[in-house]
Amino acid sequence: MGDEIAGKPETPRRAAPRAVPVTTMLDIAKLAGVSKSTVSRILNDAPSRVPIAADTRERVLAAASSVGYRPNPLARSLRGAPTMLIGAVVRDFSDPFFASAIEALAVEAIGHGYNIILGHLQGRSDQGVSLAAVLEPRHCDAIIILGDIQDQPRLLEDLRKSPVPIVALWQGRSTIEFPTVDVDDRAGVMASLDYLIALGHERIAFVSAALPGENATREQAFVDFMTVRFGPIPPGYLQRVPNSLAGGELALRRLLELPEPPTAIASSTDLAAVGVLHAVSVLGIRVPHDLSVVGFDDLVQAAYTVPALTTMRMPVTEIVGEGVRQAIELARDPSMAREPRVTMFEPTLIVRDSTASLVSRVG
Amino acid sequence: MGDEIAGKPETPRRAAPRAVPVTTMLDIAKLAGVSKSTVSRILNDAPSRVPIAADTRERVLAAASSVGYRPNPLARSLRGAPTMLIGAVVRDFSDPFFASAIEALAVEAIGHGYNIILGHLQGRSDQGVSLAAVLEPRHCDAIIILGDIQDQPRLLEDLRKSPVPIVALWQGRSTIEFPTVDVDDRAGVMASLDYLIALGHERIAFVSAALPGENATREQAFVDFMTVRFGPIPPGYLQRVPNSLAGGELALRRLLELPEPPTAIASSTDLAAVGVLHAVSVLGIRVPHDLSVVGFDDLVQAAYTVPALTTMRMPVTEIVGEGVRQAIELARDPSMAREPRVTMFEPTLIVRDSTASLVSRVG
DNA sequence: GTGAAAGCGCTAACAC
DNA sequence: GTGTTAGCGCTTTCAC
Repeated sequence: MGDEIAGKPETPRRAAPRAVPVTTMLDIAKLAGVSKSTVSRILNDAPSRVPIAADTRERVLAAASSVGYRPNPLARSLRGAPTMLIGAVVRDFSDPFFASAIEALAVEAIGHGYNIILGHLQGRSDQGVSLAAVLEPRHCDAIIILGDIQDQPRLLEDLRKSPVPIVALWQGRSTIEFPTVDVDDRAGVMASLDYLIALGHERIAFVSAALPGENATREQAFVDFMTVRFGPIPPGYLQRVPNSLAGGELALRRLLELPEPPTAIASSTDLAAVGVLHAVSVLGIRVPHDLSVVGFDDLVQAAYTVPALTTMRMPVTEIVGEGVRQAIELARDPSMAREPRVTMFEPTLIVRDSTASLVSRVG
Repeated sequence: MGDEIAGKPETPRRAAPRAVPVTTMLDIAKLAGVSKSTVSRILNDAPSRVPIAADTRERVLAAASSVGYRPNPLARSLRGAPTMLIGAVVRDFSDPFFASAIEALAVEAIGHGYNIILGHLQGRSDQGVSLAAVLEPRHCDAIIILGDIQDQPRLLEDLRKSPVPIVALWQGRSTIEFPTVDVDDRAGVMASLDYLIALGHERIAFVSAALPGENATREQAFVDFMTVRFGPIPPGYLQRVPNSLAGGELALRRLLELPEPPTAIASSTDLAAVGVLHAVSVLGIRVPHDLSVVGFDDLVQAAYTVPALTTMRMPVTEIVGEGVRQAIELARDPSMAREPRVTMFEPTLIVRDSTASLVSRVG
């Protein structure tokens, strides 16, 4: 496989002619009448072991700023300096949840002096996507994976043998092969069910919005919890649909066709829950009067649905912050880069207007 | 200013010890018993001017794939090869419109073999943000600006003298200094007003959602069009609010306090329009029966509001695609990199359920 | 047909 | 205190 060796086939090898000539250390050196090394030492504030004459420093700094010198990060990195770039492998931007995660990622990274390079699977579901097709690993000091990519064995294999440290976020119950930061999905689902039960609901259905990879923790939590509490899940009370607004809509239609429709719906994502709310209005059902709905994620728009959505808040900032922190730490000291471990954060219940007591509607 | 010269102060200069040793061309050369240059020629499919013995080629290719060789892009770029990286300067991710633009950008770029580096202003509104604080220009073959950044003179100045070509998207009526791709804002607003008027509306208000920069094209289009059509804008019929869900909510409340509230609202963004719809439900007004609402952008969620939002579809894919195309072209041949010009795309009206004929509610 | 050597811009031993 | 030199990994003359 030729392109495996020579890199992306379309990569041009020749430089475009620079419109603006760039100044190098040599220019400064000549200007100040010193050598490159002296310039380097001064501009990098070399360790005190190497003292510099005050007037030399002056001259060099003056020369540097007079030509507007900026060091070439490529040259530095070629010598082993970090690129200050973190790769983000994300499988689906169109999911607003991941869009907000990317936002948090960029903000967090810039706060640490890093930038994010976006690697996107662009919905490619063939098994053969390689890491290099998505992201140039050599550009990055570390790579952060957002979401589960178990269905991409090739990519996963490439990541395993990648020379740069990997940190994974939101892996659900996928096998943990890398340092991982996640939310406590089980606790979240149980909290939302607990809340619905406290409101008097027993006929609680679950909309399990399928993320592309294997990501069934939330669904399993529902099954486990409800089985213990009320016995076997009634037929149809577990709706598996695509994770989209349309998916939520579909789930609701199916649930309403049941002989005994639920009085409450918990959804594994806000996206599907918003779809449910939209479908509700079309079908003439009143939320929360006839039906309570709980989401999971707390998307920005969850506060602005009609009615505003009760949901589990995902600690996105905390998770992304921890992920970036770990990624940077491993980039600096890769000794523990391959130690699988999980750092967990807890979701919190946000009560809004899409849930109500079952009793109150009688009274 | 020392950090202006030496780069980001927190940039570590020492390399982290590589966990996995990386193979270079020299390794392959030794393995195949040839020189570096031969390896380079073979792996790069050197021009036919330099013929290579068939068996040498075999041996080298075998050696290369046996060690899983991948060329070091940093070394290539140091010699002038493109980095295959495009910088994206975006002022506000939290705006779902820009989030979707970023998505399109990443998909488009990867389709061309490029990756996107995210530079984010993270809401910094101080005037002093430099380009280097946001993005390392030397990493990029080109930079794409998303949205107006007129309020960042320092950044703008840095971009002007940046050695890499710049392409700007969605600049509204800001001064055009770079090749620019935009939507025809005036045509969009006029189309939505035309539509409302065709439905019989005359008392039409405008929610002007303030984007961070100067971006008043849509507002101006409303004023011009309505003034010609119906004379001066009634007091209060032009509501300037922040571009957020809360902004839309605020605008609606104010409009309803007017002695003669409008029968229709056009909004300069879907985000604000969704805020309007949310507020509507709380205030007990019926859309579209009592009030028609038109948005602008066609966010994904616009199809799932209650009721579904009539809006102007923004040709995001087309605009981003053209922007990336131009950026790559200029990266390859920067001769026209500083020629200001505008490429326009037309928005299209998407009729959904938030608008109705004024007459029909009488009948 | 292939190798040797220079050099992209930078940093770090090692001189002096 | 400062200059010289080597080398990061790669491409590209120029020799032979």
